[in-house]
Amino acid sequence: MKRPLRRELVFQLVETSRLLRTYVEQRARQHGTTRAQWGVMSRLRRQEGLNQAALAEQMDLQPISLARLLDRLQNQSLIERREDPADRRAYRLYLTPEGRALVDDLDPVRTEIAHEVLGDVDEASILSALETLSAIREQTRTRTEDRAPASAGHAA
Amino acid sequence: MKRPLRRELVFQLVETSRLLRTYVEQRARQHGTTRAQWGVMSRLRRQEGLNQAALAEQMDLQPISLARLLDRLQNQSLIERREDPADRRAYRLYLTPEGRALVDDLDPVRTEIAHEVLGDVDEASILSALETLSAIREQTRTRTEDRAPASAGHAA
DNA sequence: CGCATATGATAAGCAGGCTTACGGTTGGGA
DNA sequence: TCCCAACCGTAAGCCTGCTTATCATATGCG
Repeated sequence: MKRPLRRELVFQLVETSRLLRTYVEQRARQHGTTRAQWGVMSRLRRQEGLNQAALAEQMDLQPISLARLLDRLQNQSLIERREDPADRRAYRLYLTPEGRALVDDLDPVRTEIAHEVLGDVDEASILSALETLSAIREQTRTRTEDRAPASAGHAA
Repeated sequence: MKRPLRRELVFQLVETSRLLRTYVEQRARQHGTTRAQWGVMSRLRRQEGLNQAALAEQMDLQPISLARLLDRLQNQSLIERREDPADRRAYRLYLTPEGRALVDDLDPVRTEIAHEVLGDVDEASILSALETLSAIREQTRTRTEDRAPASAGHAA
């Protein structure tokens, strides 16, 4: 008899991710921010000067979703929108010193969380899980109607 | 040199889950419903007559979040709230015939999706992934401040 | 050159999660 | 008995995602 293992894995995957997101959210709030805003600042930390469309594409978000995140970050003076001298429609995005300080503080928290939740899992299992996840992503991407296509990374 | 494998797994886990949720959402919409509402109906399919608090606990949702999902389902005549004869504060939740028909239609879609995204992954990998996910859930649960505690299932 | 089309950002409004706060009901202890 | 804490459901309002539509600006084709 074949238990529906695949169904179970899909369910547990979403469930685990939900728990993890909640925990990360909680850790973010301890630093006065949110998971989504943290994500934006992390990207900008690695690469400043992007415009909103490019950042939205990198983050696989709709431009409008990102725009409102940026509104909140800007209100808190954590990022700034500078007018693009070459394109009057566009802004270029930069962290403020406060934003940079916050995201620098937050970076080690990622590693801390990863070790908290995965500390006693051996590396072979982690590698195996990464492969399985990668297979899922590939299959899922080919089946999902394009919304915010990642453009690079998978041939048609 | 130790690559941050654990950090990578946490990231890919959330990323994979997000993709998967989007795909499931898309499949749900093809049947005129949403992932969240599908989840509610699936639970009720297995167990009717619950009150909202009990269902919220089972689904790990805040009662108010569930209440609004139920509002939408009720407006579509997919579920009904019947007054609890023994407790005038509470409702008991039931699928309508339409709701039952819909969720019966949807059930095989779960299996279909699971095979689409995991079809060519061998069972050993799936079992391994399930174990890893389980370890993550356990660690995460012990570290997350209780919000909607699952009550049963993990000893203190 | 000039106009059609594509692109950057935003607005409006929906869905689904949350916190906080509240009114009605129950039920247990003094 | 009665009274208050706990519990059921909900309202208001926030955050973050979405779709659809609009405005201003760039750009490329004829």
